[in-house]
Amino acid sequence: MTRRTVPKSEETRRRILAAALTVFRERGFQNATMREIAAAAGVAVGAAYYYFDSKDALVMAFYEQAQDEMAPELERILSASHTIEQRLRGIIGQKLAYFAPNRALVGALTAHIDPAHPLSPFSTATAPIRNRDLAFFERAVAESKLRLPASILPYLPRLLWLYQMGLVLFWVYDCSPQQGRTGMLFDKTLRMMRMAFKLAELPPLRPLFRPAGELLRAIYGEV
Amino acid sequence: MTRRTVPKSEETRRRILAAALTVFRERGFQNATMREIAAAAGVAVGAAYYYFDSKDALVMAFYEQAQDEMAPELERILSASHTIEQRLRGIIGQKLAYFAPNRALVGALTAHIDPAHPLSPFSTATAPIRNRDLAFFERAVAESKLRLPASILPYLPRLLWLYQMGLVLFWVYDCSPQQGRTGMLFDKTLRMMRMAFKLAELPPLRPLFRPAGELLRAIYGEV
DNA sequence: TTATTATTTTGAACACGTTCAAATAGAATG
DNA sequence: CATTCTATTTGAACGTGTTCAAAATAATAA
Repeated sequence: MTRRTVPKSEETRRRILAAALTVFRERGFQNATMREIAAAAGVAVGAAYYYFDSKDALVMAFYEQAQDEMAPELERILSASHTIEQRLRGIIGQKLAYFAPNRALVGALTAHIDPAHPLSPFSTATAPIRNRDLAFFERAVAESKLRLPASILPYLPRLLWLYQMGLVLFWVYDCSPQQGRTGMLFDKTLRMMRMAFKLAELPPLRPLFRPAGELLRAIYGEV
Repeated sequence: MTRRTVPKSEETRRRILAAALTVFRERGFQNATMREIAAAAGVAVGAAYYYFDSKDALVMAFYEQAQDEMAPELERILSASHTIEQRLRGIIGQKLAYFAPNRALVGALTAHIDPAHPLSPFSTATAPIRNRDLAFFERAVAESKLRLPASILPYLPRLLWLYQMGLVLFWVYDCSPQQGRTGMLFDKTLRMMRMAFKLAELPPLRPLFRPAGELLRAIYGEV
């Protein structure tokens, strides 16, 4: 893992990460080599590996940094909005806006689906990062008055997190001008979600609740 | 790409593929090296690359072979069942059963999400393979009498294909004994699907149709 | 200060996927 | 048959991510 102790070395770490991001932006993640990155940071290759476990780890460090930098704005969004729709629009919109200049780089992050891979968004290694992200969805749900059966509501934050992941994935590979298709997808799915929440309060949808709850329990486990 | 001309070289190709699958099974896809594979096939590394573009291409060849071998059974399933539920259960169930001995290897196939990557299930390079797979879902839908609005029905085969992809992905990384959780997921989602199709015929769900149709058009494009 | 220990830095070396010029075998042609 | 052309096969070499023993530097103890 990354070792941070004295602020002295912290500066080197920062320099390497900054150099990496520059090279990634200029040449793309795949084309960028660790030798280039090290050279750009003015150190030997070994030094890069002293601070970062792997080339991918550099991208992960970028994401951690992003999380730190976005947190205040996400807080603001949470307190400024009150419906779940507004909040989702705000949170996810903010992330897309923040990552826009490094859209391709985010692709390197979402590239690993295997939960066994340390850099997968589903791995135990990334659990802290994921949970921090999840917490925003938990608050977005908790503090808005949603009427949903108890067998489903507890899973909602995780479902919304997954929704976000899917949307980001679509966005990363969306080659339409200005990623306009993602915009449409975002808009229309939010609208459908609002309708679904409304419909869920009507009797005809009741029969879906039980199997839906069971399904979620099967996927995520108890509680 | 792979060059097949005279039946003579076809045998070599087959031998290399067979050797690759053996080595993959014995040592895992990642740990297996092209040098090992070539040695196991009794040829030089270069020969392996003469017949296959890359290490991943070997896995793709395995999938193509699987598609060929499964086709008759899928045909049989289509003609033996008539409800969409039975057909999905049959088709997807058959695939899981077929791939079971090489479950880990399928992981190497589903590892690339990037549609630009030639081996991604979403790439243009794999379009023929994908379309062949899609055709079964098209027939499964067409020949069963489903009552769905015209704005949604055309997308159903693609949605079901995606459902299959998701299920297979879950299965690949399902470490529960005997992949029991996938079994539950499969069962419960099919049941929910049946209910959803039924509910879709009732008036209260109508308001979801229009936005749903628009959403699908936004994702997949016209028609 | 000097000696000792811990941290940081180096760059050659390794393993692997992949490439490619050259060698070989096979087919076609005269 | 010899010759030319094509298909196959070879294995050394390249570029890359990564490792690691050794060197350099900083921190601490004596």
